Amino acid sequence: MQPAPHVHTVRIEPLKAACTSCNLRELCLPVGMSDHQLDQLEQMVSVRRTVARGEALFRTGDTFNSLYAVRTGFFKTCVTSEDGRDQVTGFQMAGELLGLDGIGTELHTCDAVALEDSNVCVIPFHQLEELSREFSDLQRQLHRVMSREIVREHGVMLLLGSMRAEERLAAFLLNLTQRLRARGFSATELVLRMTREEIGSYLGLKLETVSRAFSKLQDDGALEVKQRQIKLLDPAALQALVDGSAC
Amino acid sequence: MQPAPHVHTVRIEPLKAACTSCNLRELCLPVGMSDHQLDQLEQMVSVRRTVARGEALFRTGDTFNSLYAVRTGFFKTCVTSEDGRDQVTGFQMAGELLGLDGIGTELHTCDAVALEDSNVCVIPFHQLEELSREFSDLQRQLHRVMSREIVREHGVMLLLGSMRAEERLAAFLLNLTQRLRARGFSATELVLRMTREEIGSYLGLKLETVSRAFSKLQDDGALEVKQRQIKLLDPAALQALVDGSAC
DNA sequence: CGCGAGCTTGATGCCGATCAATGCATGTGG
DNA sequence: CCACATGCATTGATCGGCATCAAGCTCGCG
Repeated sequence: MQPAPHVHTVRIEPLKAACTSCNLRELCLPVGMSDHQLDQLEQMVSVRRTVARGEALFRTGDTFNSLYAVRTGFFKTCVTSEDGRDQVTGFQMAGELLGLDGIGTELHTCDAVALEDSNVCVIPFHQLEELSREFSDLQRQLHRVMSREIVREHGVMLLLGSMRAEERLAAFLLNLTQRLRARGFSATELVLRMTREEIGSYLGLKLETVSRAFSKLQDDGALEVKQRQIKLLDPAALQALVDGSAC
Repeated sequence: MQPAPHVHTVRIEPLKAACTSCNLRELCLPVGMSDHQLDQLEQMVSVRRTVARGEALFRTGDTFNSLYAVRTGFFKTCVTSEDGRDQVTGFQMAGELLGLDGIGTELHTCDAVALEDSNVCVIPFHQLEELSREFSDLQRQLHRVMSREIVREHGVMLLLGSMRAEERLAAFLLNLTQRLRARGFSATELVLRMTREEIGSYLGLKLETVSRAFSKLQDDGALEVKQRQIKLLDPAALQALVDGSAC
């Protein structure tokens, strides 16, 4: 857990390479920074943590110390109400940030669970704040990331509040493929990392309904579904669903 | 619309008084600050804007320059999808912040509409960023506000994803009264500033369903409903609904 | 006074939840 | 290697909650 001395023997190149295609690269890459600042940045994110599939990176109630940037793997975040109602609030892939929920109260307010063996950069938050006071580009990037998370959640609220099952699934799949494409993966083929139940929780549906929606989209020729292997045959049709032209 | 010179003739004292009970007071009140810093802060938030009932403070697509702190009045924010689907994403009262959605893209991504004649503090964002680099308490408070907004939205997602109509309404009313109480108002009586349709949009329900839910809660003795005048007769029962004990 | 926006209430139908059975892939132990 | 268990997915049948359609109702206001 602690940044042990030997960490400094880790070659830096692989890290930089990974960050090149990272949403958060401006949090950890030299954008017009002095050597001194660069040193500080690299030190700050030099701690890694691996999380086995099914394990939690943090849980509701854990004290908040750090943000986490996903290096490899896949996570879900979920909130749980008093009575045990459970809601997946998001899925995070490489280059995305976890832990913003904890800043407000110094306690995490959701669980972050790895859906496959994963590896994250640990970003001690008070160090990040300190550095972002010195370096305005870093500050701006942090604010952007938080703002975009707020906007993303607005989109989910729209989805949960006004879309029907197939529309929700279409929106979900398009969002996933778009994010995968930004990372150099196919825009039309993907392997789901989560179960139907987790998709359902995220979309406000039961797993049976998710399954039926998959089948329906497949029957309509928009998808090819083989368990968790999905092929988008007609992305435009999916987009039309989301845009409501199919009313 | 423009901050005209005469704005500076506005007396400062009323502002301080208003901010005392303000959620955001640490953004604009002297918390161990030097006189110099204090001057800067006061200057930064010295511009006001009034927004008449039904008018927009900003709209989707407007360029983002400032955050806005509600001084008096009441707002709703709503996002609109391509096809005209509409979703109220929040209601803001005195002391709450508007505009965080615009930081990420430099464009506002939702509409902020006044539900009654309102008055806001204009907080130029780049000035706020600058000042928050100098003053860590300010920085921390800004981060907290953004994080809490993220957490709030998690709660709304839980509501939209897994609660039934009456539970949603109960959660909504309890949330409203809690925020009103924090501002010195009654914890049991309130006057709704929004229509049934706007409540419905926020809760992912149609206005008829909202109306029926009000009637049901009234029949059950939990509420007294007279148009927009609401009295909570049995807050515990409402809380029990939200907590799911009524399954 | 009468208009209109917003609210309530009723009747009906549909979408998705629920209950239940089956299918399919992976893994484990005999 | 097969038998069986287990977890996940699919599909069908039925049910219920909310949407929809359709009347009235209330209240504020010109």
